[in-house]
Amino acid sequence: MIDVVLCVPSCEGPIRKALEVAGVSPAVASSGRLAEVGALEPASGFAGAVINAAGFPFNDAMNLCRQLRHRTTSVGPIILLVDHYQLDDLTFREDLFDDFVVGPFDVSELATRLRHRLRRAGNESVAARVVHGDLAMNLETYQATIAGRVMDLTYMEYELLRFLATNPQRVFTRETLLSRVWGYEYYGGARTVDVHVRRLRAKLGEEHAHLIQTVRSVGYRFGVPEREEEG
Amino acid sequence: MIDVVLCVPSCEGPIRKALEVAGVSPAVASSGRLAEVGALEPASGFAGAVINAAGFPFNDAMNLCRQLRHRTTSVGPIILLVDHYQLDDLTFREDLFDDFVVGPFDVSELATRLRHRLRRAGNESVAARVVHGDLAMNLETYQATIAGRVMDLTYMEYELLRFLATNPQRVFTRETLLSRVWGYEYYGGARTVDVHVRRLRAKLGEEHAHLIQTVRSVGYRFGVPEREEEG
DNA sequence: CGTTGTGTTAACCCCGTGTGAAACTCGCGC
DNA sequence: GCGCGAGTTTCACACGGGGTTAACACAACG
Repeated sequence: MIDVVLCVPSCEGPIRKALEVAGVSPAVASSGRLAEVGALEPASGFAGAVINAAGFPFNDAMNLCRQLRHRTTSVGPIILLVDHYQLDDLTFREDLFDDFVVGPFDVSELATRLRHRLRRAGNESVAARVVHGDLAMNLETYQATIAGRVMDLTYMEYELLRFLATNPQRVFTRETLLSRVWGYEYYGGARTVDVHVRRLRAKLGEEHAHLIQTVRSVGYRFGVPEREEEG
Repeated sequence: MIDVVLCVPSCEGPIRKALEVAGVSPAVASSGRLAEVGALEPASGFAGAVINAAGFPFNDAMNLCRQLRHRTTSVGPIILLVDHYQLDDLTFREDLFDDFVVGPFDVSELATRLRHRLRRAGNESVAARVVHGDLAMNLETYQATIAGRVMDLTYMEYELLRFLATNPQRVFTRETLLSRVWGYEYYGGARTVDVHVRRLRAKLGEEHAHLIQTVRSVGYRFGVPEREEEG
């Protein structure tokens, strides 16, 4: 499950990018009303909040922080985005937020602060992932799960599945797969790919084996088969 | 009485200015040696520490942080000053510092962060222990116990286990471990890691040896291969 | 000088990987 | 339907590289 971070009032440019880098996904509340926030909240709650105090009236931002802090369910760390001239306004409001970034917002700094506060809040699961349907691959733990079940993949199996899953629906020839997954200067038989696909299908289980489809005389493709639209 | 903040390795320009604005006085330790730090310490202890990681070898800065955290008397919040290119190096070291500022250092931002952390210092305590399943590590006494039994770990063993245990489930390559645990400029064979892992596993005992898992052709990981998710 | 901690070297071993061949399936023409 | 060939799946096996392990070298420290 990917952690969801509340974003107010928007999530664009470097902010979105930083969330990606930090391995969390945004839930955007444009108004910042508590009702809107509540509607966006996933069952597991928010992992944190990024509030762009430079993006709407400063007092509204402060009020939102206060309200978030008073909620029964925690939102995790609150990170404030402010302009330089707003720095003084933060004094005596230290309890309302956990960290802040001064604009213009730098992607790496924002991402680092996000990670820092999330991990310090005891959140271990901040990690880059590839998720596609029932398949989830955690790139930092090298663990892959299908429908919640852990698959015990070997190195090459993992790399192949990761490549396919990060490019769903696209068909790759065996030669392409060999060069992209195994390496450019790799020189080996094309049957190698077949065998690895077979092993992957076996570990995916009968139910999910079809996630890797054979495209006859072309190659392989990852994803659920797109049904031709009828009509 | 004015709070004293430890400054390493110097306190000039915007840094001094920011301390003034924040209303604290500096104690400058130019070398960053623990002995020097101790000599500077007032009876009431330090209120916090500002460490300019851009001002001396990064690894020394990290070691200093670690040592400060291990002291029996608290130093309060640790604020790191870093260059932009050092941001990535902060990852996986979230427990060693409480906040950071990216150069070029801005007086108001630095002052605001100082105030913020000093004021929040009371309610946010750094976990002095790492606990994971049967493993418990006391960061102050350098003692580690597994299932209640005290393990007699050497320095490197302790540091390696601590690093792995504070980042459970995550896979680290030998190179990463060498740079993060041993140090940046460390240049040694990758087998070194293997051997230390082996010694750790031996001391963990047969029953718990599996806490450090080998991920073939990738590296090592700490934790039980539990299924993730669930939240 | 023993002791203890740390890093290196090299032998050993095992598992992941690639390969060839057999079995099988699909598409096509008759 | 039948036969055929190209393409794919499946299997068993050999090899090599990566991991484990023990023994050694060496520095630090008393």
